[in-house]
Amino acid sequence: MFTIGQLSRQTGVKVPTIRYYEETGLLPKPGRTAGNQRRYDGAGLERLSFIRHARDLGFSIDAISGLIELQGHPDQSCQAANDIASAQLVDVCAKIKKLKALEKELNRIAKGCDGQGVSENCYVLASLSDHALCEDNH
Amino acid sequence: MFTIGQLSRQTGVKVPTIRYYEETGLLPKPGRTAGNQRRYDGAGLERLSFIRHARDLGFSIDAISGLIELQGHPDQSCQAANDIASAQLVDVCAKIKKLKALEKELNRIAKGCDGQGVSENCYVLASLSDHALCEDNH
DNA sequence: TGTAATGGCTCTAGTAACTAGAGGTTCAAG
DNA sequence: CTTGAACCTCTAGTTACTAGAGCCATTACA
Repeated sequence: MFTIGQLSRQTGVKVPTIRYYEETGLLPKPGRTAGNQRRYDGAGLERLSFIRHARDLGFSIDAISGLIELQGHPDQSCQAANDIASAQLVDVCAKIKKLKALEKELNRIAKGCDGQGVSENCYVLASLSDHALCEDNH
Repeated sequence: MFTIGQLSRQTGVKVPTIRYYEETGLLPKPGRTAGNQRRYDGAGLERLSFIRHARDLGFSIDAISGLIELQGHPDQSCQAANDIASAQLVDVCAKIKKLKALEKELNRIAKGCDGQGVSENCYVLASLSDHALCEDNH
């Protein structure tokens, strides 16, 4: 049996966040001591690790709820779980693409100005003002 | 003179968002008609375009406030603006790196299961449960 | 057994950056 | 001069937490 603090240390999820997950139904309500403190067992630890991992991978709480529900219905769960993971992958790829474009433009902007001298005509500010200077159409 | 709707169409910023920017002080309060409707001029359009562009590049509202303030103090503004842009660049690079790791793992997870057959032992769910299977330590 | 430190409890409110909706007013076109 | 689109303010909701107040439980040590 673990206290909420021990669970927190083992999973890397902060204590208030664990309580928040319980509140939203993502974590089942654990047992309590006579003094009303939460006590978790191995299953609780596993569940929280699963959530932590999925959050790390960028799954939304909603998506995680979906995945957890699937675990209760082994029939068809594989296809559905795959769909959720694939959607997540598409999302991540799109984000990478967008960020790379930003990286390119920021590089261009940051390089244009040496941080010295030209005080009245800062290239950073000019670039941000004038969208037409952009190489990428974002 | 533009109405808030025209400004919205020209910049791609939604009407409630424009009002929100005004509320938070990011946009100056524009003039009003006798009937209390906002009317914007060219300067308002420029300012909003600047904000839109910087938001697109992932700058926080806070950072944008900083940049806007710099525009009022041409002395030293270039160095400071450069610092803000560089910080933004570091941020973007870090995000890209993290997302690439996620992409790799999601690819691995999504490929492991063909969405058919193996219903009781879904690879997606197993992967998410067992952090030890990960190739990357995230 | 007493006490102090640490950790736990609930509840409210705050964060970023908007978005949605209710209920009412103004503007511009025909 | 009427109609319908666009405008107004205000409140509340979103996501995924985080922070703080004020109080209670547990545990280690003397």
